[in-house]
Amino acid sequence: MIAAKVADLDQTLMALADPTRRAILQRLSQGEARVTELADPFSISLNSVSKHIRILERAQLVQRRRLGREHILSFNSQPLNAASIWIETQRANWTARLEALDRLLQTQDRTAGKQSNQKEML
Amino acid sequence: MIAAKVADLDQTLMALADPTRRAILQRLSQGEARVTELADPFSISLNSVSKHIRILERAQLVQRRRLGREHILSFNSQPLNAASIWIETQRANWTARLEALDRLLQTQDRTAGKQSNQKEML
DNA sequence: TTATTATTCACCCTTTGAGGTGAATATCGA
DNA sequence: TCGATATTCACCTCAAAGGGTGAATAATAA
Repeated sequence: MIAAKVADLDQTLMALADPTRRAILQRLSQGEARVTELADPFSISLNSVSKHIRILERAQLVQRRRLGREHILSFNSQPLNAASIWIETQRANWTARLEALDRLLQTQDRTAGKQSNQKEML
Repeated sequence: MIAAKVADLDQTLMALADPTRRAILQRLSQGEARVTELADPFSISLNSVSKHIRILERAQLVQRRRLGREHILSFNSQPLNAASIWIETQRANWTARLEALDRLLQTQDRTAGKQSNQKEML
């Protein structure tokens, strides 16, 4: 039922704030992979990649399934929803405010017939 | 001309990965405010808020303008664009892949007339 | 001029991330 | 059984985040 808490969003965004982890996710968004496969493109140690994966798991952006000695990782896009919603909400707030301000300024222009600097009222 | 580098995205997402900073941005998305005003709702020290603001500035999510002794902070939504695009791209990749897989499975069902478990091929 | 207000600077402390190395564990293949 | 492969565990180092306190700076107000 997806009751995303504030701390979940923290973990999600923190997990995304690293280029290695974003690359791993990008890879996984196109299909499952093993740890070694994920580590391959990077110059860092397998161990470091393993740690990145753990952080992604903690954020629930990645799921793990064991197949013998291999660990198969798969992408889970669900936590991205909350992140996306947060960002879009702020953008919408901001845009709405700018538009309201714009309308206000235009009304004043019509009433007073004088030109005004948009930045003044910010 | 907006050449968003990887490191910029790092900074943006890292700045967003803290509840205090998200609250500050949410407040600023509805209009400018001074440092003290921003610090007001929080139990942490003014100094800590000041540091959070600096991190938001570094990520260019907040701009500062000095008016006498007061520092007026304003929201800048521009860095959110790259973050939003990254997230939506991954979701689109993933969704597209799932749909392609779905079509494949339906084709096989028609051909072989047998039921298959969607998870099997993941 | 002198308080008061707004904000930052300079430190301190603790936790955690990001990287490394070497050993441990578990499974596969011959 | 035994060596190779896949992955993690335990430990180390360094840098930075997030919190704090007290002093410094700058501007307003009395």
